[in-house]
Amino acid sequence: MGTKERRQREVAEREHLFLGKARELIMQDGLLNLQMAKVAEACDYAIGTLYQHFTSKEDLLVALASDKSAIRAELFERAANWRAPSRERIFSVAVADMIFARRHPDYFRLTQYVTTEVVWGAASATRRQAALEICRPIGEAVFRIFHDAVDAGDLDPRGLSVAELMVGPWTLCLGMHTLVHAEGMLQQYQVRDPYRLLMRHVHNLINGYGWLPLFDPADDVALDASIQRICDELFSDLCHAPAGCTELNPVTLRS
Amino acid sequence: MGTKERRQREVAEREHLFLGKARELIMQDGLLNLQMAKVAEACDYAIGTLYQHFTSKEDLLVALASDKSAIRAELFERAANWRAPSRERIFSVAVADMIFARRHPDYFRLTQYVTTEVVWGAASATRRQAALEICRPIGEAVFRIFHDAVDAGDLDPRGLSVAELMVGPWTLCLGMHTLVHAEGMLQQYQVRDPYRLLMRHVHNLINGYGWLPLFDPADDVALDASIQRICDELFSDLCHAPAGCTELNPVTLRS
DNA sequence: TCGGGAATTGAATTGGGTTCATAATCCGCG
DNA sequence: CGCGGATTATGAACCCAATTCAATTCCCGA
Repeated sequence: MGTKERRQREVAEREHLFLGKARELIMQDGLLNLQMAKVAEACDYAIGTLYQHFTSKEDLLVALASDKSAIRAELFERAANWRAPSRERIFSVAVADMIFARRHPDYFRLTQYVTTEVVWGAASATRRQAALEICRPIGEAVFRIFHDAVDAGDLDPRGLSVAELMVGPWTLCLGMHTLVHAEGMLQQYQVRDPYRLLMRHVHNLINGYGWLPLFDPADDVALDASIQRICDELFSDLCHAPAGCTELNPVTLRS
Repeated sequence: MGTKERRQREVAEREHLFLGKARELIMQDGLLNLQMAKVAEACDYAIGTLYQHFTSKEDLLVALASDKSAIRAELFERAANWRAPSRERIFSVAVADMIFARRHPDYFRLTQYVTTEVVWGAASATRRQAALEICRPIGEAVFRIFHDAVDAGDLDPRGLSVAELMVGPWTLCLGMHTLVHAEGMLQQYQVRDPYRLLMRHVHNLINGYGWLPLFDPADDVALDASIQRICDELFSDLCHAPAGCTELNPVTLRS
């Protein structure tokens, strides 16, 4: 009986191995030059074995993206479960996304490629399903916060559904991630710190919603304090790197 | 002397032919199945000839996207050149983008693919340069409007540069285009009319900026009237299809 | 009409993703 | 412990479409 389970664990471990090496190879040679044969070779397995895990190269890439989506989802969950006023909770989601984007700068690049019709369509249906499943909690976390905000009277939906409301910040963040990865777009306009700018615009947008209490996005000190507080309370494991290793602190280092 | 020019015209015409057929083939078989040999064959040219125009398949795709970017730029120009209060001008840009997105539903799908590191990097440097050049007026049109708004006192930049300000609506639109093309994302949340929703959120955001005069995005009648007015004044050639052919009217038909 | 440079052609090459016949391994049973 | 069938691993061979380039054709000026 246990033999079947052991086997399953072995398969899962191997899948990890493949994904890890694939990620390494991508970092080394670029997404463009990823070769299935090299992944298999780097793991000391035959090509055929690799293909028992992933039905195609695209399938592997989708798996790679899903992997990281799970990490992202965990951060969003923390924000949604935070006991704090709704406005702070929703902002903490934005902060979570900023932290995630900085810690995993390749994620959105990969995701953009993977969600492309061409790649997405070449992955197996099972894999696609799994990818969506892994992302579900991300949307649900945000949904919950918006819902609570409406319930609490902090946010007047003014004729929109909760889902339609949350599309606003969603698209704002999504667009920024895309822009950040569009070669030379932001440099051209001398935008220095895109994610901090995103934080400001999130406040601008939800101020526009009339989400209470309003927050002045131009108040840099208050913005920093708010981000710092969220890092301390929710993401202290990610923001407070050991001394001499500050590069992950989203307040002191601005992308 | 004229013989060289004639030749150039012929080359340009052939390039058009190639791009047109490629577009046709993509519509027919999908981006996934586009084959260089089929493009050449459909145009009654040898494969080698096709490769004199486009150094690679990716190069052709970038050219295809640039082609449509020029159309988009033209719409943005109209908005920027409109003699109207700054707030109406900036909103007319959003309307332009909505109209464009509806008339060219495949554009953003293609663009998402093309701006992917993998594809972008496989196009020729010249082609990439040209693509950026074609997109420049898009950004500049928006920049001009923001600049005028600040000059006129309609918009207080509150410590941000004009470029940083314009990143807000930019990312909002970009994110929505991405979301619209993410298979099943919006349906899952029952968002019926994404681009109309985008119009509302643009107003929410720039209300958050304090861009005068403020506009109530919940006022559906006023929103419709405003969109209708912009269509009439700026895009009558695109919005007012002949009787019996209303599918392009952005007010009556909502995506 | 001729010569030579430019453009065109498409068969041949290339290269990497994918398959599948074969070999190895595993497992339960007598 | 050894056997037989099932399951899994292997990698050489296959396939397919992008790309190349040597041969050919075309074009123009002399």
